[in-house]
Amino acid sequence: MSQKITREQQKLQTRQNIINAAFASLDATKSLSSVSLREVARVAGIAPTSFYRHFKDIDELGLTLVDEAGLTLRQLMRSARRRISSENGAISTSVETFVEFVLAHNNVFRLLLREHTGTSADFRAAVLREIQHFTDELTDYIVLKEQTTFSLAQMQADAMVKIVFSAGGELLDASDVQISDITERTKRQLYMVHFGATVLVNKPV
Amino acid sequence: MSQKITREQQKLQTRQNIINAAFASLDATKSLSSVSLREVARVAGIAPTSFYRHFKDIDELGLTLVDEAGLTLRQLMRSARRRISSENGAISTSVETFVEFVLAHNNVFRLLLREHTGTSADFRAAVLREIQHFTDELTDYIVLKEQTTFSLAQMQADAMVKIVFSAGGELLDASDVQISDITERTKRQLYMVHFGATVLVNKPV
DNA sequence: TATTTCAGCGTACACGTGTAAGCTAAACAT
DNA sequence: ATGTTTAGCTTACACGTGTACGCTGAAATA
Repeated sequence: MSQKITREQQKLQTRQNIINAAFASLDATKSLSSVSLREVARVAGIAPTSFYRHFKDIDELGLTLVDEAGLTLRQLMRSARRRISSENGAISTSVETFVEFVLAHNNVFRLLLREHTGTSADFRAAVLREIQHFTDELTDYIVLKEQTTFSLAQMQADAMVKIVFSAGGELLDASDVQISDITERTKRQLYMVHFGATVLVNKPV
Repeated sequence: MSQKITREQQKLQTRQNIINAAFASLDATKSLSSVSLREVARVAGIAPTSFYRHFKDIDELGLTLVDEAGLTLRQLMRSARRRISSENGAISTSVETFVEFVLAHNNVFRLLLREHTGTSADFRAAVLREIQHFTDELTDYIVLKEQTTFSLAQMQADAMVKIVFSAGGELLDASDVQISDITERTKRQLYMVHFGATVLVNKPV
């Protein structure tokens, strides 16, 4: 009955346990740098020193977490793009998808937001890379769909991402009634940027 | 020759030394929660335990720092408003003033930005209060100067503040050549929001 | 079956932390 | 002049941290 488990599988399992333990430890009061090796090991159910069998550093674990968060974010972007239709416009669909993401994976988004302005230059760089992905793909989409220049599309995308990510931060502490307010406000702010960009195309400053 | 120094003055001086020491300790790698009482005391030139003669907690010191940062920010806002003229528009003047502020007081702005998404709910609330001031005064200005509704002015101000603060974060790690890029881009993004808001007034969604 | 590999463990160390307790000396009030 | 207040000090403690070292037992290999 008992499944045969190879040593390699067991190691992968333990590694995943460590990652899960780290994510579980990341509540509203903890940042990556304040997650201690010992605490992670405790939650993962291994001895502190065994941690080093899987990660060189606590920092290496942190970068792994940021990467996993970025992966989730990239999956979100794809699903959002798939959901855009004629009746539900790009802005509406994107914002709603993003809000769902933040609410469903608030630990993951909090990680990105916190380390974006955090104390580790490496973590900040890692997060910036993910945000850049986000912005780049949005830029491509705008260039494709709108009558605009590349640099204007870049500025538009950059502004939109800044607004959306900031709104995401507000969502983390928001009550239920605030959530729909934030969602609606964010949509309209993106409309502002969109319309404003259109004006700038025809009447460049 | 030597000035007579009262005990009360001396205490105030020491308190200021502590505050200065804390600000000096706040480089790119430290957050408020990672500033230790002992380190602050060391830099301030007092014994660790003497700290308690001036602050109940290390947290009380942190809140004091956020307040001081907010005060500086409020002063900035006033000076920016004073500088707005017919040849240099509100957006241009505001952005340039803000950039100067971030570059001149980068430790102060970093503090605000970092604690905005930090681990302490109290600090986050304190920073939010300051940002709210910023947004409120901008909203008032927009209502005063533009033909718009209050709620639309609110959304516009909120979007602008989000863009400007995010840009401020980029400035902290930016090289000299990037600084003017960011400044110019931010201005145009604010123009987008401004023009877009104008469109929304005339053609409400 | 005999040998090698290695994930995980227990022990131990030095370090920085917050803070409690009691003392000193100088500024103040009387 | 005398007594009180108090800013700052020294000493001491318990705690959590990262991590170096050597061991064990089981899986993998030959």
